[in-house]
Parts: sequence; structure tokens; C-alpha cells
Amino acid sequence: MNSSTGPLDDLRSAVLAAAAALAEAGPRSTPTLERPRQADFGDLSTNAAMLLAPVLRAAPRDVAGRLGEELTARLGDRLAKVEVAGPGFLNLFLDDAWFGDALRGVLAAGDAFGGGGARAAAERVNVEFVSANPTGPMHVGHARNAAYGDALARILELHGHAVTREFYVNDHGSQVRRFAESIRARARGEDVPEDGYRGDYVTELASLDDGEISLEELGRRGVAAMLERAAATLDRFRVAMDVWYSERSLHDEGKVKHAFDVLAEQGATYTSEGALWLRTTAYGDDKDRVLVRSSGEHTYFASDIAYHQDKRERGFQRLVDVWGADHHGYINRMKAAFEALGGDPAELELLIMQFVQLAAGRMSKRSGEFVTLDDLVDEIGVDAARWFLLHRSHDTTIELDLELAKRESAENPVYYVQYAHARIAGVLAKAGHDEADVAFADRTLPLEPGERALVMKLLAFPGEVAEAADRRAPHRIAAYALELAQEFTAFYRDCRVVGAEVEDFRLALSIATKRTIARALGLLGVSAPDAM
RNA sequence: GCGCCCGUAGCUCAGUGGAUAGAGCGCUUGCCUCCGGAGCAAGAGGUCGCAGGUUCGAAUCCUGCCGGGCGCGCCA
Repeated sequence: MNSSTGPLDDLRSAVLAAAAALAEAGPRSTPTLERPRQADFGDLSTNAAMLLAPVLRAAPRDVAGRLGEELTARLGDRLAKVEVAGPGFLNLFLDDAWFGDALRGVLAAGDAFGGGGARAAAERVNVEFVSANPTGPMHVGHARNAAYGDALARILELHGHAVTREFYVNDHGSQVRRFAESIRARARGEDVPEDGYRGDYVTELASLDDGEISLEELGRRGVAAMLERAAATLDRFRVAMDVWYSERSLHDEGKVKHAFDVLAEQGATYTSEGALWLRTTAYGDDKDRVLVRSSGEHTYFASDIAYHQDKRERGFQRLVDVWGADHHGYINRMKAAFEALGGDPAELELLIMQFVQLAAGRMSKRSGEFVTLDDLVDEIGVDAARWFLLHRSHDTTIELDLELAKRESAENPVYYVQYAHARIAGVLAKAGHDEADVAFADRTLPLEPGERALVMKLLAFPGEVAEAADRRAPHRIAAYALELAQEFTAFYRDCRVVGAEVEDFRLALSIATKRTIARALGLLGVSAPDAM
């Protein structure tokens, strides 16, 4: 737990201390400290007095007045002015020196800026995502899952957690057999079976079948080939998995048996109608679930339980699974199973990605019936694709019209953000500044509104990272990056940098902005070019 | 029928108790002697699905409806 992650947190502490001076119990909930919509409401505003009023049984505006006095006593000349406004807001006007120190703080934080604000202790986190079946190419749904899981991992890392990125490989079971049968049929020039795989990619794998090998071996080779493609596609999409975890290995290494033993010890399994069941209803599921079918075959659920038990035994403090919306009906049973294994259900997070809906009538021809991740990257590039997939909340469906996306890619806001970054690089080049020396003298000329606004926006970054991390919401970083770029552009419009009397300050501000844009884009896996 | 997600500007969507609800795209009108015009400024455009409730205060929390998506296998 850090005592301070920046000037905003110092102010927040001062507000809380001032509140505590008025009422020992403090406000009934955490006060806000945020940038008001209107400039004449000050640099920052807090609702602390309104939260305190019921506790003190006093009028909110009176409480605000007293709170302002307490705050003034604590902050001295850093606080240029306080005003009581509206129903009881307290608007804070900060001194120029405060902004100068704040900017120095941003620059001094260097690569750590934005991180270190973890509200909870750092954890070892396993993020399992994509996990596309190795029997077909990855489509846009996997692309969204990949972009989201990877960005979440990057955000959690900056936030201070130790993250493992993991891909669960479904290389076991009937689908692999059907995949092998499909390849063999193509190798022989026959039609694929009724329930087989039909894409051209299956035909392309026909050479794997020399006619001698077993169906099982052919399945292994087919899966290996598909995984190689998946890894290449993900690499191109800037996703680097740490672990590719084989479902088959769970069976081969006795981990399924082990998980069954753990469940049996807890008395959570029973046999009925020739099948082995897990009593998930004891943990909130609507019905019990089969682990071993009466035929003797294990269900997919059995593998998944063993997989999660293995993750627990590998010492992660938090497990995050990123699933597609079509799996949400699976949540209760997985949570139940996790609890039956002895796990704390709070340590298992099952995040559901809503679908990418394809605009009707604009399907890709290449893969037959869907737009693949590779298609998307081919058409609009990694930066635009990742931005498009990440800039909305994961729990809302997004609509993809590939033709429209192509046409509009030049108008994509991601380029606006990148442009701001490149423009700063241009300004620095013109000033002959190498970004090494970011020192600046204390201001004698008053700060311009654009300068104050830009510093404030920079200071908001650590809080945004914390929110994005805690709420598993990378899209907030995209929104922040756009706002920061807009704030810089307004500053750039109003404040001459090169040759200005306060050039040193403005160069330092520009550099801090450039780094923060690059960092925010980096969290999304989007590049920040110096020229475009 | 039950469960999960969604319903906010023409379109795509931010906004999980605070001041006059925002952005991008699209549309209208201006702006290239000016550090990068992939830009800037101004403007039009809203019953925040509907109805109750909680609160000093609700797009936000609760309840019930309506509409859309998805899921309810001894499939994976």
C-alpha cells in the first residue's frame, strides 16, 4: 500500500484529514475529488461536505464552508482559493507552484508513472484467454478476446501484479477425432463427414496424412499445425502467451484422476445411472453435472475442473478466465466445481466477452463463413484493429462492418491519438530537444488554462490505470488516451512551445504528455510512432 | 419458462449517487502568412426503453414490465 502515488492522492488525504477534523467518523462514503465540467468551478472539486452533512446534521453549504477553512489551514498557499458552490460542492483553485511540482512528479516517476497505485496487495494472477479450439482458424470473436485479455494483462502488470498469460489448448476429445477424420477425408479426396470440419484450411493440412499413421497421430499433427498458426497470428497481433496448456496432458499426467480424488475427499461426487456426477447443486448450480459418462468417457467439464485445480496448485492467488458470451451458462457450474475443490470462489473470476456482431451481408469470402483475426489485421492493421476491439466495454456487443471499418480506418480516433504523439515528437525535434533534460524553472508568468488542464489530465493517469485494473476495463484507457490527446491538442493550439518565454516548462509538459500517450497506447498494445 | 448481458444524440457507444448527461463518426457553417490541417472553432441533434420506489440529489441503486442478444446436453 503506497502512502502517496502523486499530488492528487496528497490532496485526497488532505480532504479526508479536513473531514475527519469536522467529524471523527468521517464522511459516510469516500468523497470524490474530480475535475469539474466547467472551468469556473476550479481545478478540482469535492463532494465531501455533502457526504458529511448528514453525519453532522448540518446544512451542506455550511459544512462546505468549514471544510474549506480546514483545507486552507492544511494546504497553505498551494490552495489559492476555495469556493462553496451549488448544493455544497467545494471547489478548489490550486496555485501555479502546485502545478509545477505536480509536473515534476510526473516526470520523476518515469516508467513507473501510472503504476504502483494498487489498492489491493500485489497478486500472482493467471489470465487465461483466447483458448480457441485448435481445429479451426481464429475469428473476430477470438480477436476481441485476445485484445482484451492481453490489454488486461498489461494493465494488471503496470498496476503491480505478476501476470501469467495462458492459452488452454483443447487437444483432447471427440472434436480432435472429427478433425483428424476430416483431414483424412480430404487427403483421400473424399467429402468430409457430416459432423466434420469443412474449411479450406483442412484441405491444406492433407499432406500431414501419409496414409500410414493412426487417426490419433494425425489428430496430433493437425492440432500442432493449427497451434503453430495460432501462435503466429497472435504474435502478429502482439499477444505473447506465457503458457500453452494442453488438455490432453491433464489426462496423460493423471491430473484428472487427481482432481476426482480431491472432489471425492470433499464428498462432492457420486455415481448414478452408470455415470460419475459432481454435486454442483450443493454450491448454487441448478443441477448436478456429469464428470464421467456412462460410456466411460470423461466430459469436457472433467478436464476443466482438473485444469483449474492445477492452476490452484501452481500457486496463483487469482484466476481470471476470459470466456465468450456463449459460455456464460457454464459459469455457475465452474464456480461450484471450484468451490467443491476447496477453492475460494472469490479468487476465480469468469469474465464474459460479449460478441462481435458482423454486419449482415459483408462476410469474408476467404474463410468461408467468418472474418478471421488475420483478415481483420490484413484489412485495417493491428493498431486500428486493437483499438476498435478495445475501445468499448467487454460486456457490450460491438458491431463490425469490415467494409465500413476499412473505409473509416483513416478516421479512426486511434490515429488522432498517435498523431498527437507524433506531433510532439515533431515539436521536440524542432526545439532540438533530446528528451534527456526535463528540468524547468519555477514559473513567473501565470499558467495558461490549457497548461493547467493538460497537467491535470496527466495527473489523472494513475487513477485511470487503477480503475481499469480493478474493474477489468481496458476500454477506459482508450477513452483516457483520446482525452489526453485532445487536451494536448488544445494546449498546442493556445500555447506556443518553441521559442516561448516559458519554453522549458512547455517542453517538459510536452515530454510528459508524449510519454503518457505512449504508455496508455502501450497498455492497449497499440504503437506510438514518432512520425506518421 | 429460467439465467446472464444490453437498451443513453441520426449511427457506434462512454458515463456503477452529484452541478447544464458526453465522445467518436455523420451533418451545417467558418478557419491553411501561425512549432505537423490525420487538425481547429462554432452549431444542429436527447421523454437516458416504460412505470413505480429509495435519496437532499438517480442514466447510475431496488421492484415490475417492454424490446434485442446469448445460454439452459452423459456436446466442446
